[in-house]
Amino acid sequence: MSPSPERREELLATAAEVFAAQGYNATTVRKIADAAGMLAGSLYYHFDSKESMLDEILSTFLDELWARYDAVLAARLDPRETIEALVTESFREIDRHRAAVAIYQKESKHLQTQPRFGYLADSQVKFEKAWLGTLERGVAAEVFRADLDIRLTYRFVRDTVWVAASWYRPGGQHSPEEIARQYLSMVLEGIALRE
Amino acid sequence: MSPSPERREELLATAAEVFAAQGYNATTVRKIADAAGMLAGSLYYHFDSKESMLDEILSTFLDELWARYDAVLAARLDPRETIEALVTESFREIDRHRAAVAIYQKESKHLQTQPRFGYLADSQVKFEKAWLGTLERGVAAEVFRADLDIRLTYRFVRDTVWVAASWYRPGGQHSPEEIARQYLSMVLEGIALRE
Amino acid sequence: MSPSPERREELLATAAEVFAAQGYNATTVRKIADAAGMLAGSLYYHFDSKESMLDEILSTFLDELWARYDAVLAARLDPRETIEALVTESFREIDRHRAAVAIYQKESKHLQTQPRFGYLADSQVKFEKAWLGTLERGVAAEVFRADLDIRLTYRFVRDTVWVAASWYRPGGQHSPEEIARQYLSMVLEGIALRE
Amino acid sequence: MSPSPERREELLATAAEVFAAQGYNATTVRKIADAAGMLAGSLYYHFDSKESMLDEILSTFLDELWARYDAVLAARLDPRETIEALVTESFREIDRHRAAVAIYQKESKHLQTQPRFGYLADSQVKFEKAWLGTLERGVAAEVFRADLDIRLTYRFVRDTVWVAASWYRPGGQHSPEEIARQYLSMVLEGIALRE
DNA sequence: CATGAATGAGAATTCATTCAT
DNA sequence: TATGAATGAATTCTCATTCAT
Repeated sequence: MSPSPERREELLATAAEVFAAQGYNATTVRKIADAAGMLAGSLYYHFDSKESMLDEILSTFLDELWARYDAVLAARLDPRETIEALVTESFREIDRHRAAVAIYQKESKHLQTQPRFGYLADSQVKFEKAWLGTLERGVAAEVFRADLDIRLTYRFVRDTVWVAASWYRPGGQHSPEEIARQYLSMVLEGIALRE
Repeated sequence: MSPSPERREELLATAAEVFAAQGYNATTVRKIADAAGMLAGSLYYHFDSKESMLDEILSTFLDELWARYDAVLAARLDPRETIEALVTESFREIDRHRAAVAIYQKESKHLQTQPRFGYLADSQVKFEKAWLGTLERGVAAEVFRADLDIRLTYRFVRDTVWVAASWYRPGGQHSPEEIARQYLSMVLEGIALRE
Repeated sequence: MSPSPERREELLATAAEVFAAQGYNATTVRKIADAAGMLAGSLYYHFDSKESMLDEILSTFLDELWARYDAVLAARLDPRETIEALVTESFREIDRHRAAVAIYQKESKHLQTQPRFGYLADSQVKFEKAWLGTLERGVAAEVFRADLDIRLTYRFVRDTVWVAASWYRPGGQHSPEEIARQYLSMVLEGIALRE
Repeated sequence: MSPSPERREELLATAAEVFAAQGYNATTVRKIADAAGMLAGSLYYHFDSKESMLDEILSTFLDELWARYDAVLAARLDPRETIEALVTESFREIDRHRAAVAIYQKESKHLQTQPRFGYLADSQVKFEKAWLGTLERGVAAEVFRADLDIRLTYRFVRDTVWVAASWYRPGGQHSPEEIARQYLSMVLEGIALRE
């Protein structure tokens, strides 16, 4: 009755790839089954529904992400170090769960309206609190500039990090840490050459 | 054949809003028709198909965008001014065609594979050429930093601009020009306070 | 309110051509209107419905056909002359109303079930009576062979005449009278050479 | 992909009956499904589309027909025997695949224009070559009359044979061979009594 | 665990028809 | 008489889901 968790995970990984590549709505259960080498109906031995696959993919990803974020925040680093750590963890998460992040990026906005995916909205609130709070602390501590609209800055930073999931390929030229370093350098110091 | 261009444009604007809000695939023709106050079948008096609505929305947007970009590039400004002008035009375009940009952002990646939407890929190539070329000129002219991976920088800059379409609301607190200014300040000078 | 009969006839001729070429079901009102150089809705000034066009085409054809057939039958010719006259009139009718005959040939079988087209069934009964009766008279008079199944012969003869509407082109190589002559020669004398 | 060929064949036989009775265009998928005792959507487990059902029905029929015709032609009989054998095989084919023949008769003309059904046109060319060639051989050998237009004769013979599918009922009074015999007798010897 | 064969709800699209102008 | 713009019912097809084997 209860199928092996390993098989489930394999299948979820497969499903996540297809969801990420084609979009959740455009992905038919048949496509997932094809990719997994089975028939569409057989997936229902492992999962209740297509939606529950999506649910499990997204919640697993967010659980893991928040475990890391919470560890960073618990370390009570200074604002700049906190931002650096959050960004680095974010790119590592993209490295580990690229498909899940890509799905999150594309689908979370309209999924949030459904009760089942309410945790996406909760997460976003927590997210905003963590980042915005850190930025504010940084401004107060005169580590970050005070002349920028802070919500605007937050949005720019947030989106740029996650949208990287749409082009990032694991095993590519740059490690997640290297990408994080370059990204932080750009955001913190700017791309203009200083004299 | 295609009667009253005004009515078409009205309907396309309606369709674009729904596509942007719900995603192209998740948008049924019925939803568009509801939003337009007519029956689903009636849309087919004005358009061949749901896909051709999408096509017209995206190509109209890209045509207009490229008219602006080409004007900027033809002005042969220096690299920094070029980047500033391109970013400003981009945010203006988001202001004018928010829905179209949001659709473009979400759907263009998988649409590109279809022959009908080949122009999306063409546009992206031109896009990359314009931005990357300008960044390279800037590095050569010692206006931009040489120590950043330029393709990575390109991607960050590109994504940050367009992703704004997902949260931007016309008539909001900030004008497109103000958003562009803040964004450019962040990207060019960085958010870290200099001493 | 009541539109000119000339325009109606023009439009019916156009409609008949399209029905014959594409089949009644596959013919959209729009195609007829296109062929007539007007918009689909405009046809409804002249006709109640697509079906009433078909009805008028078929009943006009049958009325004319029966006027001729009745004249032949009223002349009380001998069996062979009757067959010859009926066949000749049939080919003349194909010449005059090729489209209507082609439609009749293709559609009458399933139209017969609808009450509105009951006259098609009536006509077929009359038809059978006329032909079969003539053949029987011929057999009795020892003009036609007695060893053939007469109903089978009737069917063969009937079908061969009408099916000609599917390939006949008015103004072609052979006049209807010539086709009738050849056809009669074949059916009456056979194609085998006698010694 | 295409499971259980037996089920497919059953369903194709059902579909063929409905197509033959109502015409391809007038046949809705729902009617076929009703006749098969299932829901319309279920047919799509077995077939790609309504059109592919038609395609399979017609191509199966033509493949079988040509296997028989080719065997006849390969036997190199004399002209009269060839005609007799072709006609007999044709009536046998009507006996076996009445529905398919009826569909072919009614629909092939306008289907030929579609690329997918190009093989219908090819078949017709081969068909004409076989029959016309045999008739010509017969005229040259002074077995058939020389005074008849040979193309006209071909058309009459061809059409009369196939149109029989519209009234033939398997298991009726006459076997296909008996019908062929009577038909051949009529066409070869004529219906007029000789003295 | 997986398959084969369905179901049934909805999707996009077509089309005859209507009607105010 | 004809047009432009709709309606609404029907049609083909898709797809998540079910379930006996």
